[in-house]
Amino acid sequence: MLGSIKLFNENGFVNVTLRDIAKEVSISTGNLSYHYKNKGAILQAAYQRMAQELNGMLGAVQIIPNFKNINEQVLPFFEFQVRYSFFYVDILELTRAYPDLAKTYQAQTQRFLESIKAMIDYNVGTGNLFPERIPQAYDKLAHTIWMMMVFWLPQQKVRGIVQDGRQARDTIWNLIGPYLTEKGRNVYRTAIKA
Amino acid sequence: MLGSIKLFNENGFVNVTLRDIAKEVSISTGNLSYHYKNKGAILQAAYQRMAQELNGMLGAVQIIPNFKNINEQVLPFFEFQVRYSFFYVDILELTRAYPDLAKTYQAQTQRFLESIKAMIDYNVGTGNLFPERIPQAYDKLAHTIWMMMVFWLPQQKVRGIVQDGRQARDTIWNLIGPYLTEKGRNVYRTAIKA
DNA sequence: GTCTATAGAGTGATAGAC
DNA sequence: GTCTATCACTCTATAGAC
Repeated sequence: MLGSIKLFNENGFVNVTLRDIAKEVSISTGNLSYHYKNKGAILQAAYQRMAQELNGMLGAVQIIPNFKNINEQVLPFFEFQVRYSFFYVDILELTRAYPDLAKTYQAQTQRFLESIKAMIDYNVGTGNLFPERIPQAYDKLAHTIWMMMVFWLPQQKVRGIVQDGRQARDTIWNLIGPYLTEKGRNVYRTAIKA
Repeated sequence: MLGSIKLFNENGFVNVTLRDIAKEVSISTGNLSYHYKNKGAILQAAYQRMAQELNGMLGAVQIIPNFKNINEQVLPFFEFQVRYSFFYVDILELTRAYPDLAKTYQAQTQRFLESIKAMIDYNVGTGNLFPERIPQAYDKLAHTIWMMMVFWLPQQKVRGIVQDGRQARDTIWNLIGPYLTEKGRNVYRTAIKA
């Protein structure tokens, strides 16, 4: 499984053959097919591994979504994204070819969006963010943040540049900046110092 | 050419065979191969058509990048994106398989980013946007806007939803909102009214 | 369970007649 | 220029021996 994820990350899902995977893990293709019904089953297993890890990360930050905890989970998320880059890079290709995967991921996405929105609401509650002034402004902000997180790696690959995860983090905080209260700015400053 | 773009949009580049294209435009595959050296050449031609159209749009708004002109070009851009959805949906796959295309598109991207930044600077100059208070805040904002524009269609496809281009436009304006001066808010209100 | 060998279905691209 | 026919190759998945 780790062998196939490695190859998917390096060459892209469609460019990895069953022969490649078998060779990588030092078994025959026949043997590989014995353990996984077809290529889709291998992908499914890789995705399950990934989804489990992601849920763990989301869960950790949801307990107390203050700036400090959020900030500490952002970098691990981008490292996670690199470890499963095959998915984020080929996400359109994969969801088109495997409708079941698409459905599962859509549900995952919904939870992700809602947890971002919950983090915003929590920090409005603590007085770190201004109450919503323009209707739906925070829904749009949550949507933007989600897009930045999910498509950060793709944009990097497309532009052919290598960026530190911290640049992603700073760009996202920059979106939140204008909504910080005086108290929020202080909390933010101490949160990112650590 | 339009026939191949249609098929690429519907099924994705990798899922369209030379036979499919030949059938779509009612010629033989042999004939198709006579006119285009290989599949990459067909893609190249499709991309050139697309790039030309995009440059026209960027040029139109660059002349006077006030809110009215920007706002009027945003919706056409998202319609353009639908017309060439094969590119935006398969962008990672395509740039990986065709390094020449990747290079060309990276230059295109650079121009796109710079023109967004120029629009921001222009509106700081007219007093519609506050001068930059936090260093690089506007570079990050430009980057975010670019990502929203380029990955809007992909995020729609991944989530399996259909959205109006106006939602994309509103989400982008929502990013700019916090930086509007009093004057800028008035200009914006009259600009979007038309 | 693991292997080798191969079936079976495609694909991109070319050869050669017209 | 346009066609038909086909080459050469690749891939997934299976059959059958061990």
